[in-house]
Amino acid sequence: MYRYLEQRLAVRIMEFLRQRYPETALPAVVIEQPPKVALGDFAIPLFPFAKPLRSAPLKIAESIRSEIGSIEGIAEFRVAPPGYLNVRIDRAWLALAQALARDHVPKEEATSGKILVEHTSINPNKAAHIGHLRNAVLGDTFVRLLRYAGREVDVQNYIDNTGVQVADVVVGFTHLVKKSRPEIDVLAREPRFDYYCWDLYARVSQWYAQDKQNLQARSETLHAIEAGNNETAAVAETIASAVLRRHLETMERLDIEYDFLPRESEILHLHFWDAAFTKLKSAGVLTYENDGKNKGCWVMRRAGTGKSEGQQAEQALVQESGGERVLEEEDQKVIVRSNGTVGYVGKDIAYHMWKFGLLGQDFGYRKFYRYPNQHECWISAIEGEKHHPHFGGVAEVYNVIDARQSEAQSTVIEALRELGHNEAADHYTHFSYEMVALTPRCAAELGYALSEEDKTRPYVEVSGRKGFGVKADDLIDQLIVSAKSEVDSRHPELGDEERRSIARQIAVGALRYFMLKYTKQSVIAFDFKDALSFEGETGPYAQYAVVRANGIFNKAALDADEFARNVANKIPAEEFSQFLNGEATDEIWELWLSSSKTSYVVNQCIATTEPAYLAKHAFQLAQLFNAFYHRHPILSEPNEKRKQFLLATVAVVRRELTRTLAVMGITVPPVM
RNA sequence: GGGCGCGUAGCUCAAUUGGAUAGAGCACGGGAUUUCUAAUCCCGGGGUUGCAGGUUCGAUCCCUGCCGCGCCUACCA
Repeated sequence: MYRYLEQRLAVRIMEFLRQRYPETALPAVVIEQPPKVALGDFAIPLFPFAKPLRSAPLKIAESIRSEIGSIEGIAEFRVAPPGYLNVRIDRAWLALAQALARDHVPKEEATSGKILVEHTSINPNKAAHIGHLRNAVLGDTFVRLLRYAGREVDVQNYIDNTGVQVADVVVGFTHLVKKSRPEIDVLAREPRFDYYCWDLYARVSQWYAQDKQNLQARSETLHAIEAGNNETAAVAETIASAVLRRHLETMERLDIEYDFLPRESEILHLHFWDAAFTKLKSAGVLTYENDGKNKGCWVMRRAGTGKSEGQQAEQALVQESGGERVLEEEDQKVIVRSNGTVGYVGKDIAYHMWKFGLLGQDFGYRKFYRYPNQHECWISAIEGEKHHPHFGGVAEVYNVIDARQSEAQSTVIEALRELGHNEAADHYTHFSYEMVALTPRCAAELGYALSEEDKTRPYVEVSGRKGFGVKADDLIDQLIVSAKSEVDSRHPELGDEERRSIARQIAVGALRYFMLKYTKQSVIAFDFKDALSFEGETGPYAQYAVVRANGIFNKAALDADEFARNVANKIPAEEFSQFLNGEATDEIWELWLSSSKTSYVVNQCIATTEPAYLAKHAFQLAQLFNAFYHRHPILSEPNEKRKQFLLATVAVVRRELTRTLAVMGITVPPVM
């Protein structure tokens, strides 16, 4: 609603200025929000117009104010020094529209094709840790944002089941703990098999470090896995599938689901790379090196090394002095090794050609995992089932992958572009975010020995290889225990099962909110104190606001949704106007105004791939509501008309906050 | 060395992408409702936005140069 008004306002002002100054080239109209509601609801700075119109900003503001005429939904324009035009929304108009839940979604947005979001993508060789949680929560929330905006989305979780990481754990089973296949099969059915692998993986890394000779085992194992059809490959398959199931279970605890799990083994065995390789060679994207450091390899120009004119001149100089080789090699990215095997970037290029339907090949599909809601998650297979949904061939791709991979991601985009697929390259977004690290204090609490240098750092990087980090399930367990003890003490009247269910909702709310409140490019320095907090800017704070709102309607024996739907019939516009105008009611108006911003915020989150704005929106609504709740007794309000109006306010805020939390993947408990 | 990013209150982070008096949470100190349950609310101290220049009506944001920190820069994935 807010977004609709904003857009219409911008258009009207632009039209007005064009009409008045037909000969002049004008800058775009920017609409902002004034620092305080008392100033108005929109602010238009007119400084950029001063020069082209050769007039003072205040004068321009005044001429718009007095000449533009009336606009539906806008009550008043005010000129404010040093050069703003402040706009006041017709409060009763917006309130009625909000109460009716009318939302204007421009038609063109509902069009365009399917979107593919890839997230999670954990190597299936160890338990998920908090870094993976950030990825999955960001990805899942982004999926929910897109779906809220009416887009069709497929969720993929890429499984690298044939790489060194899986090979390392296989080495652990065969060389360190020396388990037989039947023994591994039994272990793989353990409820937390991924924890077992976590420890084993760390031991294998130490074992390699002890004696470089031990690395021989890794390379033999890796080759056997890649070749397939042998004992080692079968063991790897057992381990990777079992760990993958554990990851799906862990994410399911946070209400995160997937549609399709493409695996590297199929990319390999269905020869996706061969198809891609042919196209890359004939398009001249890859070049063969005849000598130098990368002799015998097929290489690509490293992304981000496009030569500017200055650099080209510099390179010419280097070439004259015989240094050409050195500089060029630095810009090379090896795609195919001299032994003929392809690296992961090459596989990624093939995979992304498939995503956009540019490869001319497809996976086989098999059912793999069924969620309690009957939703089916599919996995890639060499020979799939006859009937299956179609994945791939999408219009847009978002890859949720941490910032350390940005160079590799750019290389893939560059390859698509050089193949002539500019359309695809333009619709490929690397949803980049920073890692989760541990504060030195947190690392110490977990019993890790830190160097003196590390102790002085703001944070220490987690490492699966070293077994250094906080496991996802451990954190979820701790959050549930902590929430459960709070619920136990507050609600002894409830049954244990119900208290447990509430505790789970609170734990998920706390965790998901925690992962979303930081902007993407901020490194999260993880600390149990912050993550386990249920007060202040947290998920439970926002959940609690909704619980309070529900409490009012429960006590009044009213259905909040029904009340919101019918409120427009019960309260005439004049009454809205009466209760929303005047200085004293700015505080209540702010609730209505903020409530109208949900689709505006959703849009902003999608455009900037930044879900943190959603968390801020939820917090703002909750904060405004809690203050309002404290200040205005509602059920005891003597003026019946005012009471209806206050109830309407609660109903609308409740609806928008519940929606916002739902997009974040957070549900609201019955009581807290 | 090169590339990307960061530096804001004691701590953890925001700042609608160049706008009005730089805001929240935590921590600390003080206070509030026999009410729709206090996982709440109100008040308070706290800032030379790393440093120095520049661009303009206006800079936390853009440019240049320093200082400090992180990540990437493998014929690993």
